[in-house]
Amino acid sequence: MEKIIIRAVPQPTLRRLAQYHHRLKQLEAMGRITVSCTILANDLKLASTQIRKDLEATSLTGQAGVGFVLSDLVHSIETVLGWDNTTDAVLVGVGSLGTALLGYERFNQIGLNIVAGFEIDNIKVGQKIHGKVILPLDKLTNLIERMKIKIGIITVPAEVAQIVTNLMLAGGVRAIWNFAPTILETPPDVVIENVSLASSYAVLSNRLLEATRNQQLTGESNS
Amino acid sequence: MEKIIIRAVPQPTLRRLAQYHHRLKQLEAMGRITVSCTILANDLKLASTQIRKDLEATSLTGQAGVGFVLSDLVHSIETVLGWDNTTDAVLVGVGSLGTALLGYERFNQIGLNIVAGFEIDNIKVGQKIHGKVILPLDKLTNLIERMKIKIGIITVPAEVAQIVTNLMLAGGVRAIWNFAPTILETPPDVVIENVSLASSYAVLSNRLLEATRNQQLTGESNS
DNA sequence: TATATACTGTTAAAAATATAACGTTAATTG
DNA sequence: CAATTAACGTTATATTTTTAACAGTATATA
Repeated sequence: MEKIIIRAVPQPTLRRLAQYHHRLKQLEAMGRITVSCTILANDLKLASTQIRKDLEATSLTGQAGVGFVLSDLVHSIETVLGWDNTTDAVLVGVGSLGTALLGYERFNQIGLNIVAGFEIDNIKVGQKIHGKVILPLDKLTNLIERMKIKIGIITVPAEVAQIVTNLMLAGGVRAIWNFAPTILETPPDVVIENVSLASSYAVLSNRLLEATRNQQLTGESNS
Repeated sequence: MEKIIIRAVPQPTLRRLAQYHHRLKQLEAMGRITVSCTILANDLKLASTQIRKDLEATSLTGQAGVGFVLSDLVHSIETVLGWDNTTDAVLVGVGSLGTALLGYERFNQIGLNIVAGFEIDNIKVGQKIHGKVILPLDKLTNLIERMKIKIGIITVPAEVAQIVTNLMLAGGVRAIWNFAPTILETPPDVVIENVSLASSYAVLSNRLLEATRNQQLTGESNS
């Protein structure tokens, strides 16, 4: 009996697939029918070999001398990423970041639909922000359960992130997109994706420091 | 003559250093004096060996049997990340994301100071948002030059991101923190850090898909 | 004061990821 | 219609990153 090993798609590849998807949609809108890894590589400043490797994850196969059929490729990437069907999500914490996410239009294009925002702050409850209703926190668990919501987005301060997490888990959420700078306590089978602005800035800041240092050593030899 | 090779700190390490920094500040606030990799590892759900490796980047050395002096460690990490002195930055695009960033309080703690926001939309110009002045776009290049600003933050739609980039470069910006979903054309010595919500969501979404699939194969064996 | 424990730093091995090399196929052009 | 070019997939190699193994040092404890 043959053993088929389905290995997880590497995280870096997933991140790049999202990038490819975005660019491919643009090219599609520009009327292109096919696309080659070389072209994508140029557009995105990546190595074409890397793109080929990545596209292995979509069991799609391009045609030598031609490339890939654009629409097929878009669909295959969406299948891998789970973007082919719209997924509902709830968001908790309608501060400035939460508000920004509620209004982020690109979520449509990647199959994410935030059905409602939640807040403890009673002033915001009942309002509509970017067309989304804001509900009180005590309705969170119940709504998740009733609507079978699988994804929770956390944009509350770190201090209350765990409380919110627990409410989400009680409702049956299977994945949490966490924007709070804290490590959440969750069962092992729940998917967590942490987003940290500080981490991103750390890279920028360090690279800038290094670049400045190199420049001082090399170029600027003014007495 | 001895050759000292200073190699760049790996990007994953930089991202984790930011995490360590955050946690260490918390522990400091709680009154701790020293800290061991083991404790950090527990708190952050990482392997202690990894933390040790990462901390090599701070040329700091801990004491066997004790650990690291907390305040020293915080300082060393800040030195590596370039967070020991406050760096000024400008932000262009005061939409909902830009607004959120203008009000992000944690930037203080990591040495980032946004001196002003910029907008084309005249309605917003002149206002103060989260205490920051909003200036018209045509003052951007000049202000960067005058204040010797090194970092530009881009939170405009993808279509105008390149234009804004050019204005920033003209002023002498050395690093760009880009939140627009597009690849910016820049000289090779300018540091670019792209932030992509879609990429982050791609990971979450794919992992959720896989988890669901595994669960259906394993656990739920209902007829 | 010996012994156990909690740490570190370093070196080595393993795993993951990215890059290169190569043989092949389709379209284009002279 | 041959030759060139643009593209692919696959396999192999190199690099990066993570994990493990281990020897050594400080503190605490019996």
